[in-house]
Amino acid sequence: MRELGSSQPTAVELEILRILWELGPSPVRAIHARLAEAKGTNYSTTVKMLSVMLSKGLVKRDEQATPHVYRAALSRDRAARKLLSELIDKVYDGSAMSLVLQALAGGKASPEEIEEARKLLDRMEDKS
Amino acid sequence: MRELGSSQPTAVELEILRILWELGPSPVRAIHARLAEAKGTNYSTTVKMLSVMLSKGLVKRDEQATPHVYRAALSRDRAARKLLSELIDKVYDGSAMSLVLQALAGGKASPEEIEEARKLLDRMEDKS
DNA sequence: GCCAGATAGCGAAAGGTTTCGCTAGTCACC
DNA sequence: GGTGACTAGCGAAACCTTTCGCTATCTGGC
Repeated sequence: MRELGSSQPTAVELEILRILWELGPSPVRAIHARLAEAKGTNYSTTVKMLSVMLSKGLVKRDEQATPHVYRAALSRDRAARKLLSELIDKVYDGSAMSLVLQALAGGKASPEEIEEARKLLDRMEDKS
Repeated sequence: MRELGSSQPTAVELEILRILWELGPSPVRAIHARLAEAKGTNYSTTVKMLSVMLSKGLVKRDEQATPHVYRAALSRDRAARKLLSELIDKVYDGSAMSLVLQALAGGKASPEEIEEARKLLDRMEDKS
């Protein structure tokens, strides 16, 4: 059993996390249904993956319930922030803003989103 | 030989790309010096990694020059954008803005950066 | 020509991830 | 109290990434 959060999710792990974020806490059967749909893998594989992820601290499970119920250890937003800051560290040298600006410049954002972003900038400025 | 850009860089590959982005086109020796500094790995390992990356299309090399000169196939900014959009796809469902907002909310940005972001928002709004 | 040192590459070992077969336990129902 | 369907888990196979030992080649100085 490793320390919680010590390891970033791999490809399949992320796929499972995403399913959990969408469905909320779920039994293996439900998670598997989604995963199999996308990848055609075996039920055993899903069980195994979940147990690996459990030992890595990426998911938690309620063993009281039968069947066991799994849930993501991190919220989608928290995970995104963590992955993003790792990405920033790896590609740039911790300067988040350059990357964020790249993303903004490349993407298509709705007027609502732009307005939201603007408000956020205001709030950030107030704080500093 | 796989198609260019078909595969995302792994951990060590990213480390090497980053060295190339910093140094610019370089012979193995120089790349190795940096990599060994950070990880203590063997010269052979660096050579091998570069050849793997070459076959994946992550780096290019000039074989005319001796010693061969390697350079990143993608600019830092392009790579960042690509990785970021992959991250967005994997974690959210392609909505860049949510992630960017998270990054902004979580990060520490200087007043200059905030100002820069604001200008960018203006420009984006004009376009749509 | 011959040697020392640097360069290039291959193949296989070591290590991590992903897949599954097989086994065992549980539960409901006949 | 036996049978079928679902749940849980282990160990090993298959696969990819990372590491390196060993070999071959090239270069400059003797």
